[in-house]
Amino acid sequence: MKKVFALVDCNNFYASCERLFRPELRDQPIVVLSNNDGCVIARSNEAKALGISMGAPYFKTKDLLARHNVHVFSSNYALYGDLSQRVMTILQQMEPEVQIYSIDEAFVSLPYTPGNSQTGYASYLQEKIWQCVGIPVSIGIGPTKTLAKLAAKIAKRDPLCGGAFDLTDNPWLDQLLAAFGVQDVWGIGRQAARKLRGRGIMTAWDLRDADDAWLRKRLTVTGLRTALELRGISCQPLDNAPPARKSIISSKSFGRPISTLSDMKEAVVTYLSTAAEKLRKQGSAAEAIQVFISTNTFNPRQAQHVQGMTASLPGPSAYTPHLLKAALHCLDSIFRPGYQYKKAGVMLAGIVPAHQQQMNMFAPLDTERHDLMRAVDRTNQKWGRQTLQVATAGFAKPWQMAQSRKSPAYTTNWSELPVVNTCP
DNA sequence: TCTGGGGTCCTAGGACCC
DNA sequence: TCTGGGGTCCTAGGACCC
Repeated sequence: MKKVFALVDCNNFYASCERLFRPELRDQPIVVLSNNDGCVIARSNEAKALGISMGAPYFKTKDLLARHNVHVFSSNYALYGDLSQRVMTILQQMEPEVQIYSIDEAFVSLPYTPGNSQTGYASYLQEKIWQCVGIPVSIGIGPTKTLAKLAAKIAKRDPLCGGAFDLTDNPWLDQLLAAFGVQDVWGIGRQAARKLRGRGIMTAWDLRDADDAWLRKRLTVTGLRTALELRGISCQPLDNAPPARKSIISSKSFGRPISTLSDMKEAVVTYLSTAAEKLRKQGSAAEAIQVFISTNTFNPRQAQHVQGMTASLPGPSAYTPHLLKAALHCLDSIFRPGYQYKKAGVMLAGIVPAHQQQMNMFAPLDTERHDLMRAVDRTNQKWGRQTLQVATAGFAKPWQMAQSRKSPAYTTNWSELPVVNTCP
């Protein structure tokens, strides 16, 4: 049976999450900040209307926000992650083929019925998610993922659509494509858009009909695929069982600069523990680990040091102390006293399934260690992050990121549940 | 004073082999 | 003096995404 793609996209997701437990903020402008309250990463429609731009540094836009009484939140990933999971669960209960694409988007495969728009069914999905989770979504439908993404933009932009739009068999397709600039097409970033415009390819409509050989040569196969998808030829199938991650990164800026090796060790060990937990969660082991540290590269008056180092493990491992040893070895080699470091990170690479590990005669068997790690992960899942941790991760962690305006973890922490006052 | 974090895919070019 | 051709594998870096 022929299928079409539906893209389900949560509207202003982080802002909608914050609003969910603060109904008095409905119709109020809201922004959500990145880690360390660095810059604006989500805006409610009201905040967008005020001209607050995406990615704007907080310190530069603070006055504007205050002037318009914008409600400002630090990012609360425990909340967003949990609500995202609830939305995805609804979709998976209703449809057999769902690809979770990001924290706030999913592709769903729907059966195609000629001459019949799918928007009615889309509205039903929307209603269901609103009713069960309380998050508003827009839905775009098309014969390819790229067209579904464009349809979702139309659904969001035009209030007359009621939040759902179908580009399949749409008689106005050419006109609609001509109304989008190439940079609005999924997969066309700044560089590609520049090249395209240089050749006079200005709109999605131009891109669809561009020369294949030229696209292949200048924008590689990915650019060619995008054009084919605009023609309705699907090049990106729905993937409802995404493979395990090939690399896992944990990195963060610090709340205040770090200048001593002992503080830096705490940070690296903390980040490594997070990455290792993710590694075990997907049932994998890593063969290599990379550690990188960096001063504040935005500050031109400061002495800069940016360096990374990769170490191979004797065999693939998911055992935190083994990974730790390699990570600290890297850190000892790259750390230089006398710099004000602002950021560090850990990347696990060479990821293989834990049960297919190549045996290594010099590496010990991991059964007991596996049990130990499982106990640690379960404890932390039940009682909260860092309930059990390696002592070198530190306790006070004065370098930890600043989040001065974080809302409670309403749905994932017993002590932060919302309180309902039943009598005055 | 203050500028996020975590991924994927693709290509070019070097190392190495026969 | 002259100095092949073809293949694989790996890595770094660019571009893009949310």
